[in-house]
Amino acid sequence: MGLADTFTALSDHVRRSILTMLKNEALTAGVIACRLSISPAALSYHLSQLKKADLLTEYKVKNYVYYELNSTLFDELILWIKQFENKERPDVSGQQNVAAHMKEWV
Amino acid sequence: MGLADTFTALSDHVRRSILTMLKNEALTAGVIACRLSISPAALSYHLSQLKKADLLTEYKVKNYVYYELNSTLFDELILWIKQFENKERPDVSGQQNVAAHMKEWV
DNA sequence: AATCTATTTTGAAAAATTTTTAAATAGGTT
DNA sequence: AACCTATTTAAAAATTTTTCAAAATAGATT
Repeated sequence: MGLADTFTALSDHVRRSILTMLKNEALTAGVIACRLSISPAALSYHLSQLKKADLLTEYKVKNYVYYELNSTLFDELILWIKQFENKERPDVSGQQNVAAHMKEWV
Repeated sequence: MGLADTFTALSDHVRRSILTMLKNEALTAGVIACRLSISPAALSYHLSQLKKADLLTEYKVKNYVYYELNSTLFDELILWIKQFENKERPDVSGQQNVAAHMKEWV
């Protein structure tokens, strides 16, 4: 748990696919594995990463395990990202292009 | 470039530190490496990952290379995350707790 | 109880990422 | 031009992550 786990979880393609699959419905581990054509063991590993990141919750019905999104975590994620968004932009409208003299863009 | 690259870039602790350092000022590669106590070569690798993800831009002054945030990409990122946020929640106020019967939370 | 189904765990193997070392670039200074 | 400084690149080594195969759990069904 923590932001490191969250981004690590999101960095994998298979795991992002799982999240997309669960956007509108809860699914069992078996169904997810089947749809992604990966082994149950491999899927279980990815689910554990997503659970560790708090991006999923699970519940049992009979001997099936259903997974669903924990959408509350995405709110926290947005908060973290917003710290890097543009805050105040200095007004440079009446100014010569100083950057062009100072910087040689690569 | 692409969301996969973005999350992969953000999944690493060193790279998130770099972004945090660049939040308020542009810094040279050398200064960043020094502050993080990693070798210039290792830093260069991480910078390349962040550039690949479009999270940074660079410019040269003399033989220094300055790096700064490309904050526009964070907007796109937020858009992606918002797809997983809670949309409409069905109204279950007049309903018995069916979930308690159906689900055994783990 | 024995068996079957769904899933997880474990330990080893495979694959991908990161670091290191050394050499290469690029540009500034003497 | 020769040299110095900052940074990047390349190849090998180290580390981490992911997959696989097999065994272990957990619960349902017969």
